[in-house]
Amino acid sequence: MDLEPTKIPQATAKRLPLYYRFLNNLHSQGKMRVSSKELSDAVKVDSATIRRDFSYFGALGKKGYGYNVEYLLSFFRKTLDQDETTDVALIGVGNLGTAFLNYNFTKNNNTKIKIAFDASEERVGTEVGGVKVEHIDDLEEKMGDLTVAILTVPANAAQGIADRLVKAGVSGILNFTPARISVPHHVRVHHIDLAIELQALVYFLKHYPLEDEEF
Amino acid sequence: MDLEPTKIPQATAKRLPLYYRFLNNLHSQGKMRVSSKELSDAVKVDSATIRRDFSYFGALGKKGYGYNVEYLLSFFRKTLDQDETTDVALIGVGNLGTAFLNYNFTKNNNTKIKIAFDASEERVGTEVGGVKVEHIDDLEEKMGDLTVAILTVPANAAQGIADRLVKAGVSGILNFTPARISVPHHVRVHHIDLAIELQALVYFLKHYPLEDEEF
DNA sequence: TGGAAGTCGTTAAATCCTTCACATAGGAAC
DNA sequence: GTTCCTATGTGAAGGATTTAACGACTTCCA
Ligand SMILES: NC(=O)c1ccc[n+]([C@@H]2O[C@H](COP(=O)([O-])OP(=O)(O)OC[C@H]3O[C@@H](n4cnc5c(N)ncnc54)[C@H](O)[C@@H]3O)[C@@H](O)[C@H]2O)c1
Ligand SMILES: NC(=O)c1ccc[n+]([C@@H]2O[C@H](COP(=O)([O-])OP(=O)(O)OC[C@H]3O[C@@H](n4cnc5c(N)ncnc54)[C@H](O)[C@@H]3O)[C@@H](O)[C@H]2O)c1
Repeated sequence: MDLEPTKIPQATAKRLPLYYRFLNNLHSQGKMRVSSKELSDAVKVDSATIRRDFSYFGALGKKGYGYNVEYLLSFFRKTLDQDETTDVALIGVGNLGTAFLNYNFTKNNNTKIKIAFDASEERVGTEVGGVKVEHIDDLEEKMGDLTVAILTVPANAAQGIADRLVKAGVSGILNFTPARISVPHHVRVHHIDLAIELQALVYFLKHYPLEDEEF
Repeated sequence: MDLEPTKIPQATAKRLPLYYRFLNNLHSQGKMRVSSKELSDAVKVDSATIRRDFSYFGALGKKGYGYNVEYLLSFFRKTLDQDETTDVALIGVGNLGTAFLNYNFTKNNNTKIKIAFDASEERVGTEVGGVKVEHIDDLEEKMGDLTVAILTVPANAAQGIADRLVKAGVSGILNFTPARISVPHHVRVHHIDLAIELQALVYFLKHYPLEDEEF
């Protein structure tokens, strides 16, 4: 296969959506060209890293000139499949789940929450952020061919729901619960552990004082 | 200074709160000892990585035995300063901010949202999750000596608020807005960009198919 | 008591990622 | 056209992190 260069480092892949978003900003501001240095200031990524990242896709820029915003944008649009929208499901319409539903991920973004599930009778049947809340019992029946799910249920329900999601054909889970879930090898789970992020920030502040270098 | 071993890799530091949480779970389940292998299954981190992480703090375990849960726990409690609570401020009581306020970060956790700010007259004066919402105009006056802030305002307000936070003495910001904010060198910003996390997951699913290895 | 089984701590290798530094291509100026 | 200048693309170096591998020491059981 290998239509795509395949060898793009994961670290680079994680930065692509960020580049894409800022290129969009520049474009809507009417900017025609941009240098790795300018982009660096905007996204706070070293300019050499940006050039290296771009270079994995070939020579996208011109020496002595920089990058053409429109060209770069259309290139990334294809690369990131921004043409087609990816629909995702959300499980657990509580505090976090409600926030996500109310937020429109679709701005500058090719992902959209298409369906939501909850166990609480009070929630089921209501509509949040334009998405109808279904009963968790109907998960298998109503998932259709969605392959990505956002998990915002209580931690103790996480593994059970994950198992059902996998059986229903899901291959990617964005897990916001503190539970570390077990899934088959072909399923990808990304953990976003907000409590840990906060603790880690505090730890770094106390133990890794930033020097006022470069002054 | 170097009271602490100082040379702990950042990657290790980020895993410490995770270890701490799971050790707490084990402890409350009455488990007395644990091996790096067991812990590995629970937190989904390679057992060699766990042993290496722990070894930065000295010899915490016993060969042929494993680790004493209680000892490990009390060690990490000190290391992570779990005795003292760190108070943080939250700016922007919207969808996300409300979710965070309603969530009790304090379980298993030494951080607590102590004060919240918003610009909307409707919000100011109300109480969310037991925290009173102050007016953003009173930020400087009411921050006291808090040094950590969670930023959940609209993207276009992010830089302005960040500047004010820094002037008010904040040295750590957990930034949930898509804006990449600029701060002085002595201030640490951690970005949590939910839209990008979702896009990155989708990108990985499409371009990095997981092989069903080991079967 | 002795030997087998288990698990740590660590050395060394492998992998992955970032940054430096500069030759070189191409635009801009005139 | 010719020259100057700028910013790319990349080879090489440098860091950081993960993983493999194994010697050493402990427990546990016969
Ligand atoms: N809210 C936060 O700020 C925050 C921060 C860090 C972590 N988290 C984690 O995110 C997750 C969700 O947090 P929250 O604050 O939204 O919790 P919540 O209790 O407000 O929401 C959970 C929702 O899941 C539903 N639910 C429960 N069991 C279910 C099941 N079996 N199937 C389907 N739905 C079910 C509940 O009805 C509820 O609506 C939790 O695991 C929490 O630990 C939340
Ligand atoms: N909700 C989500 O799921 C989600 C997902 C991804 C990113 N985000 C980002 O997180 C941020 C917050 O999102 P949200 O959905 O909670 O937005 P929101 O609009 O619901 O909340 C923003 C809150 O900030 C307040 N505010 C506005 N300007 C302010 C100012 N100058 N000072 C203080 N408060 C001010 C508003 O009154 C409002 O209550 C946004 O930047 C958004 O892009 C949110």
